[in-house]
Amino acid sequence: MFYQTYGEVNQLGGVFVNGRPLPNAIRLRIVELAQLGIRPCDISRQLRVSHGCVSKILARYNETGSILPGAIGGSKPRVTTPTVVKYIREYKQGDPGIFAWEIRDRLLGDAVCDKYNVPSVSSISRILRNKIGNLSHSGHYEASKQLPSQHTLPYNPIYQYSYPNHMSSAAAKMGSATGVPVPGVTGHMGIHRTWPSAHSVSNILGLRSIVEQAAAYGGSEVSAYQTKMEDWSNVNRAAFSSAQSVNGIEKQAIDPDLKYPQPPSALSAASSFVPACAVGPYPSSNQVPGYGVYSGPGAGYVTGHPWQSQGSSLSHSGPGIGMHGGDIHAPMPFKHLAAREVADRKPGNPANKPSESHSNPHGLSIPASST
DNA sequence: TTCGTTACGGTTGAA
DNA sequence: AGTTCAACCGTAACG
Repeated sequence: MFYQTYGEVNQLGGVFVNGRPLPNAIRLRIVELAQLGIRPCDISRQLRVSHGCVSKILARYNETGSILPGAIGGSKPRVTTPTVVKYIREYKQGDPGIFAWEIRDRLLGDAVCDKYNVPSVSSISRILRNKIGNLSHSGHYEASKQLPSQHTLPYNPIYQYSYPNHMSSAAAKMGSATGVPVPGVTGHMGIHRTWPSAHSVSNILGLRSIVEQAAAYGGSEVSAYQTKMEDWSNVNRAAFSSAQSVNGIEKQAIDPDLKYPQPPSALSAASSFVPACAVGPYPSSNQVPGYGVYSGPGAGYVTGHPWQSQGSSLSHSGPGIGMHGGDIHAPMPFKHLAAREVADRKPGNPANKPSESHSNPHGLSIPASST
């Protein structure tokens, strides 16, 4: 149970837990470094994360503005919510001869559903058969009385997958109902699963700064890394509902990273590399310490791990690596502008004017000075 | 050399 | 309580 048996070592020497997301701190580092103009390949080497993973995280960040992993596990929210069933029932009652596809059209037409969550014809047929079939015989009264107390809120067009009460309560309980997780609590940051596209971006520009993300999970990050495995599931689940809309977008957060015990030093190291890293010195955290892959032998992953040593060379004089970072103002283009152009430019290249304090697209202040 | 893509083995959580 | 299923994960390898 308490064995620090978690984690495997990849080809780059980095520690990872198969099947589990990288720690948020590392995810954050990836994005930060990318915004500083460091090439993905260098980030990969420096952080010892496979380039595929770096690529994926950066791509997702570009797309969603979130560094957070997607929601793991769970099931796709059912489209045949009570409300939908109710409407179907009503349609059927109103027109017993109605076809499933007509019902489907009406669900769309009446904005009960949208194209993403409208039940399939077969689903409607099944509903008609299993849930409403009897009603066609047993009468309308049942329909009318059967759902009297049910919420008749129009089904949210986008899978809101609102977690019933515990969601909000949990979030409130954790003090993160506002979407600004309380440090030390559990800033669960995950892309709330929104089907069909968990990565759809609705408001990138309105994203909270990455700093907030960092702060949010930063607080949880360290603590998370020190969370005992046995607590992972509990924490993870409990926190699943917390920290909604961390990014200021519809995505809600989960906390995938609680499972990665990571010593604060990891963040410190990281912070040394990018001073403005929101994940500063962390309180020892509220988590059970000393567990996990990133703390044990994996401690090297963050402490002894070349983030420092390697990072230093990289950050200051890494060959071909423009550590000066560029002006990054656009929300997404860091990859294209910073990562590509900036990275390709040798330090000192006038074309890329370094600024003392970079304010990244997301408001992440990355002072290049204090490095 | 770099990086996007994908198979793979794994974890997770709702049903 | 245990299983199933479908989501996600990061790595490794390919091109």
